[in-house]
Amino acid sequence: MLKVISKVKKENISKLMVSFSDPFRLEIIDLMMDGEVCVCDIMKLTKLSQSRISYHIKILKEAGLISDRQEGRWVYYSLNKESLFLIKEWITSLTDFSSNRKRCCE
Amino acid sequence: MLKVISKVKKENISKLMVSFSDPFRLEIIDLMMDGEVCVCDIMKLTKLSQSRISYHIKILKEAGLISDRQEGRWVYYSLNKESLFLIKEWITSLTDFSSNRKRCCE
DNA sequence: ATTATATATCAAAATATTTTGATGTATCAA
DNA sequence: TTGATACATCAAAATATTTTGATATATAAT
Repeated sequence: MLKVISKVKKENISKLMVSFSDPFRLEIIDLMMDGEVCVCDIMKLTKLSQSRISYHIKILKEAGLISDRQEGRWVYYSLNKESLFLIKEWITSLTDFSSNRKRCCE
Repeated sequence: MLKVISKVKKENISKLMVSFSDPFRLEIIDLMMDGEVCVCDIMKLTKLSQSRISYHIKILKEAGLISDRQEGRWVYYSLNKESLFLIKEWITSLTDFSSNRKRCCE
């Protein structure tokens, strides 16, 4: 349906956007801007419960927005540059839209 | 909370992201890339019901993503460049994140 | 004036997402 | 090998969003 992006990409974009649509996820994303974080870091910094954080992490991961790396008992999460570029590209295509005035219902 | 953007902007971003998080809204946004559309255009092109479209339009409008212009019985909606640039700016700031490795829980 | 059209709004129902608390699994330390 | 830690998963409850159908409002045409 979306003209500017392929159908495959559309689903990616949609999931990515959903992953951005929760304020707690935005906070978690923000924390990741300083580098990798583990769930325990997020717990300390946000005061959210462990399972609640795991739930949001899962959403972010399934959207492809973050990657994980296990080291012993810890799992480190970090932002995924490719996904961010995909979104940026999409937003850029949106900003190039036409500003035509139309007569309605033609 | 978010370091990269001011608190005022954070709420904007959050609302904008929510407005992007629904597949039907993405379709409506896509239609607006060719220029202004009215609800009746969207009805024809998407087969969504009128009140359903009005509902999604409202979400987009309250997020500041679209503007409206009335002309007689018709209301024309179009994308709001400023909002799109705000998002682009935010995404760009995200892509500049640090890739530091950390030791957990320090 | 009356009727038709375009859109908005509303309340209820349907559906989806999020939160919570409990339990499970893997790793490490003693 | 026992206990503690880090995290994941699950089902139920809580909450939020979306859809539907009905009604409202404003404009325009007859």
